Amino acid sequence: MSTVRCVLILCSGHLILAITMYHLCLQACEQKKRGLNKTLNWTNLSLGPTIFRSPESVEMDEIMAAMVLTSLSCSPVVQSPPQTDQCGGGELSDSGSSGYWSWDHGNVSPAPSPSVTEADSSPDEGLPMEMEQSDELNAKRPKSSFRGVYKCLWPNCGKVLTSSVGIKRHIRVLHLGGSEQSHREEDFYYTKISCEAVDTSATQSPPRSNSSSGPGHSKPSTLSQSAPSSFWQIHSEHLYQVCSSFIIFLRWMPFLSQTSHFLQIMPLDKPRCRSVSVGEQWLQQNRLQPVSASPSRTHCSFRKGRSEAKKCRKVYGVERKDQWCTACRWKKACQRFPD
DNA sequence: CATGCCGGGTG
DNA sequence: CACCCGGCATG
Ligand SMILES: [Zn+2]
Repeated sequence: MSTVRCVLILCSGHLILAITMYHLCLQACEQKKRGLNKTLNWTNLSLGPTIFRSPESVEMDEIMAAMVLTSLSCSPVVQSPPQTDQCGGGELSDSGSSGYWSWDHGNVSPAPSPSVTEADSSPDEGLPMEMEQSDELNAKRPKSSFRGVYKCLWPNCGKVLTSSVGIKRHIRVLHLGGSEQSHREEDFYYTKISCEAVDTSATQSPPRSNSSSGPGHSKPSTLSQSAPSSFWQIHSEHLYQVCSSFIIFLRWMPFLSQTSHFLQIMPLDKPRCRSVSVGEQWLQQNRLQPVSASPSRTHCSFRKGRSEAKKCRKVYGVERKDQWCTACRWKKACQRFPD
């Protein structure tokens, strides 16, 4: 009974996320298309009224809990669309029709499109605890005395290991295709689970980030729900699962701080448990400054402000237009004096 | 206002 | 494609 309910909630949670992501992508594309703003402005993306802004926070609470549970148990079967064609690459990389004046597209999303058929179940060296789909609600409790475990977020792989190096290796070898010294790509495919039981929030053992994972917010007591982007932390894994390439795509986006805004918009209930994708921690520490809590109207779009470099127009003047580079003559981006 | 250039034309 | 230009963003 409860299991069934939980599963349902899980599904709905993922569905909601999927829809949300889709929604956001669409809007992003729309913005770009409409030329409302030459750069994507995540702050303006509105989540459908049905989703996160909904007043039924009780539902959200349940979903949150369910999501957290997911991270502790098996990962649900979410066939993330192989290419997420709607959003991401297609629109942002300028459809490549002209190719000449476009952005230099290319490795916008090096996401290793997760093969759905991938089956794990290979005996990994790590800790033997292998969560099974069957009765996770009860099964997972006993082992929870660990300070932190690392869970693989790859679809259909719920591998749980105790060491970060172990999980990284697991991901690199099994999912990322062995070699590929991808720059810390593995970080995005596992999460650190630093609390054990949902309902023991009161007597929580110190999360105590051990070893490599960024100490970030290692608050010993009840959850740092003050964290600027806790939503992101809570959901990162699921975002990945829903639209895996999207996170990668976010990583490469030049306007990452916008992303943080957009993530902050979403209201959140106090999380009972943190499961932070280590990759996100890393991302936050490296890319996102604390983001003073006022996104306000400071509309700091990342449109390339006019560069100092003088272009043909300024150099030669309008009267000697024939000396301009062709691009300048066509009112395109200058080639002779590129940025 | 001047400048840079994106997006969308036209031949 | 080459070529042009409206219109927007920015300084
Ligand atoms: Zn030029």
